[in-house]
Amino acid sequence: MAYRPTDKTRAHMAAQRHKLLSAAEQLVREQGFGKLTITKLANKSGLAVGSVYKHFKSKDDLLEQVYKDLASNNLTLDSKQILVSDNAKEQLSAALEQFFSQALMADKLSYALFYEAIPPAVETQRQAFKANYARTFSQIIKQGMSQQLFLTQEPELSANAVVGILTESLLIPLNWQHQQMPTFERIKLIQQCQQFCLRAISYNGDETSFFEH
Amino acid sequence: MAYRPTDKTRAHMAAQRHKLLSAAEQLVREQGFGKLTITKLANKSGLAVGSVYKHFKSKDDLLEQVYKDLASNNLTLDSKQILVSDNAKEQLSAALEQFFSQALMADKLSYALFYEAIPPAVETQRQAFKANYARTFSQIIKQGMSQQLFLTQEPELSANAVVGILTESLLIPLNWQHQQMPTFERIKLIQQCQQFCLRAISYNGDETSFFEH
DNA sequence: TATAACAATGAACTAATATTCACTTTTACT
DNA sequence: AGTAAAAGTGAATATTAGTTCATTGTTATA
Repeated sequence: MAYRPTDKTRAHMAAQRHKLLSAAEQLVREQGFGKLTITKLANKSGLAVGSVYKHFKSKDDLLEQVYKDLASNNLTLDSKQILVSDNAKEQLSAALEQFFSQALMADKLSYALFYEAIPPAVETQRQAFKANYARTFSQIIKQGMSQQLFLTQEPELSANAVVGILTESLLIPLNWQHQQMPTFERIKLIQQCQQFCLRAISYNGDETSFFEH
Repeated sequence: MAYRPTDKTRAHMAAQRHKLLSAAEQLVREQGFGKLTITKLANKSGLAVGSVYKHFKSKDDLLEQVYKDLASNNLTLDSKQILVSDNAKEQLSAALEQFFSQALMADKLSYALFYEAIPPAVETQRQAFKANYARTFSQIIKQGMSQQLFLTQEPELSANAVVGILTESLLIPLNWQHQQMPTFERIKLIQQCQQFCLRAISYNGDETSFFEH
């Protein structure tokens, strides 16, 4: 007998894998999924092309993992920040606020995660990513209904609708081509989104619109 | 002198081009944009590989044209069918009805036009396609506001939001994997979408939800 | 019918990358 | 040290289409 994997070697393997993932994430942030090649990844990570395949069985496998990591570390609603209030309306507003705040912080990345053309295997991750948002919204809506704050509605459909609204609205600031949307424009956009959603979901919708009339 | 293009030859060229486009559209309906290759297209159309390039300067150029044609011939709101009523609420309902009716009639095609990964050049067409829907909704919303039927709101944002709602809601029936969603489920989905949108956009939203309470 | 211009063809060419693999280096254990 | 097992390497391989182009076929005029 001779060689056996030990804690040290396993730690080393994990570190190598981490180098790859972290280099890949950087590349995706810079240029999106489409322009990531194994050669570029090898260069950036400092490992050899062949080594990539010691850690991932294919490029798609790697991209899947990269998508998951990027999504969960950068664009995921934090329920702690939502549950600061137990009023479902405020929870919904907080969730949207959080969404835009995260999404606009790294617009290249948001574009990649939400809109960029990706291989089918990764598309599955995108669906899970969106479904995750929908789950949060669905919970808030159910709570709001039980609090008599929200109208009787199908929570799943409304949750999906909110995801659709966000997905489509986010395109507006992201298309502010290579410039940043002015802060006051952003604030207006977020407020309008919140109002639109609240009108669709809650009793009285957004109250302020009644005073205006 | 010798050869000059005439009506006959021009008609022939047009016919050849039509063969290509129509074969391409069939392929996209069957397998989506991603699986269309020039060789398959040549086989299906009966022309030679090289001939494709007499009519389109590149594959992307062809796909762009195919996308445009498929979109405008299969998934475009017909304003005549919307303007049967001059009540903006009814117009909005009619538009959504029309959207789902068209989109569910050919689900593979809808999937390709709305969701499938496509080259950037074609993505531009998709944006125009969506913007076209948004334009229609925006008009309806403006009219509804001037009729005092709709709340004061930013028409462009609301229109985009509606597009997002439709885009995301359509995924539900399309994911009814290779089976058709039962008719009653479809009807419910469409109604719920309409109600959601009306609540967000109009005074009183969907009146029926008030009686329920 | 000769011919100039164009259309049609499809085998060959290209290009871009994912993946492999023979070889080297490192590790862990006797 | 000796060695078995695994990790690391990167040039070579494989694959997959998109695109080209030399050749052949067709059309319209003189």
